[in-house]
Amino acid sequence: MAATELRRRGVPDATVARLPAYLRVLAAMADRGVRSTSSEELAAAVGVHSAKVRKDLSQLGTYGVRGVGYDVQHLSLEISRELGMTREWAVVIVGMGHLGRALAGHRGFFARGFRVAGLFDVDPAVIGERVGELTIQDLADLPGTVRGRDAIGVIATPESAAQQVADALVAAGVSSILNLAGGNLAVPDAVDVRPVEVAAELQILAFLRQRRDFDVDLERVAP
Amino acid sequence: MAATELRRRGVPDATVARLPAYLRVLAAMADRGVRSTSSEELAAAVGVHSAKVRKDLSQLGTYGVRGVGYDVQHLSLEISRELGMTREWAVVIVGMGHLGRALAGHRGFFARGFRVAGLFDVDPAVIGERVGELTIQDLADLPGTVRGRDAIGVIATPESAAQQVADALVAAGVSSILNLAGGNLAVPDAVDVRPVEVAAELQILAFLRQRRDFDVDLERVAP
DNA sequence: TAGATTGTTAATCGATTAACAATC
DNA sequence: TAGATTGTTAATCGATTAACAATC
Repeated sequence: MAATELRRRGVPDATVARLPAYLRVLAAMADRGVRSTSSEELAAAVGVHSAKVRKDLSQLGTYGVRGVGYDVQHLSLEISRELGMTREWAVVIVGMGHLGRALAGHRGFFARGFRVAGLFDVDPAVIGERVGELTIQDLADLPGTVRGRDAIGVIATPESAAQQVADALVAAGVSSILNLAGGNLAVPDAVDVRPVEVAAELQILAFLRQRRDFDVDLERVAP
Repeated sequence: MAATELRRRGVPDATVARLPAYLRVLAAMADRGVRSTSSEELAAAVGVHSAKVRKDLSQLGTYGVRGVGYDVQHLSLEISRELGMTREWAVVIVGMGHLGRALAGHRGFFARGFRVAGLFDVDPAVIGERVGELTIQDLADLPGTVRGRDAIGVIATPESAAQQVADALVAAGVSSILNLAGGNLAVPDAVDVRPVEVAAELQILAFLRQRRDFDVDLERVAP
């Protein structure tokens, strides 16, 4: 048992970051009725090399069979468990602008084992409004919704409000935060924050394009 | 000159990924009237260690002064240039659901040098609708909008439509794509795709939380 | 000058990749 | 058995970090 725990502890970050992609592809295969797959097939679907797939999967356990491949159902279940998808996670969304509403209605969340359990805002004009099956609540009511649950907070407010919302989430006992608002959040060590930076991604795309154009120009000058 | 080009070519991926964060912090400092800063200060604001800041910035050029620090304006300008923010990039958004509308109205884009130049959908019910200063166009009219411009395509459709939209973008000459729809896109080598995977980030948060809880349990059993 | 802070070097760490023995 | 494919090893590559000489 100790060995299992040490192994689990040690799944490399780069591997963890790829597990959702493997799980998505495996779920799609299962839907199509595919029973068995190989590292080569998974690699092609996810867009990496097969050695990486084998390395990654071997970090979790010995789920493949030499000469045969991987059982889609079994591997899917093991990755689900590893990612905590066998528990129920309550997702609370703070900020009910277009972005918050987009997330609230996102079918991919439910499909991947998350339940949107609360919608919050501070604007009296939207508090009380019904969005799908939920009613937008005052941010002050957050603690009542998250108490005693495995909750993940999603910040979908303007950047200027992000830190205050993060403070409120932490105070309510939320220790996993997805930050779509931009900016750096100050939170206690025990709290995980994952930023999603759309504007930064655009800048990275601009950088990459500019560099490519530049390299092409260089080739013209000195082929 | 050749040396400059070789250097530029060689900015490591990990550094490129952090440039937008440096630029954001520097812009905020400039707004507050701060003239000069240090690697230590930048590091604190971005949430990394100062050695990394110095290493990153030294990849771009020699913009600091030993014993003094960095000039906020100057460094800001250099990073802007490196990220291509001195050109104008036309952002076209495909998919005018809540997510697409959230992006269309995002003030952070404009602030960071991007111009939303086109909004597209295939649903006749929304084509022609005005959103901010633009009118939603038929996806078929994409080529007219992007012709002759540095364009970045943003896919904000459901996952099921993502590949078709990517094909349309590529056919129209767009070679930088931000994919918010999920899934893996097949595109030519000369096209850059950056995925933004909200659902995957939630799964990673769930994984990290589960591992932390598990480690705490372990400590209780064997302190 | 003395104090401060960069840019760079070297050491360390982690991730990727290729190759192949193990084994179904 | 012969062919296929994994799991693992070793080599390579890239990123991080600590330390400090250079220098304002």
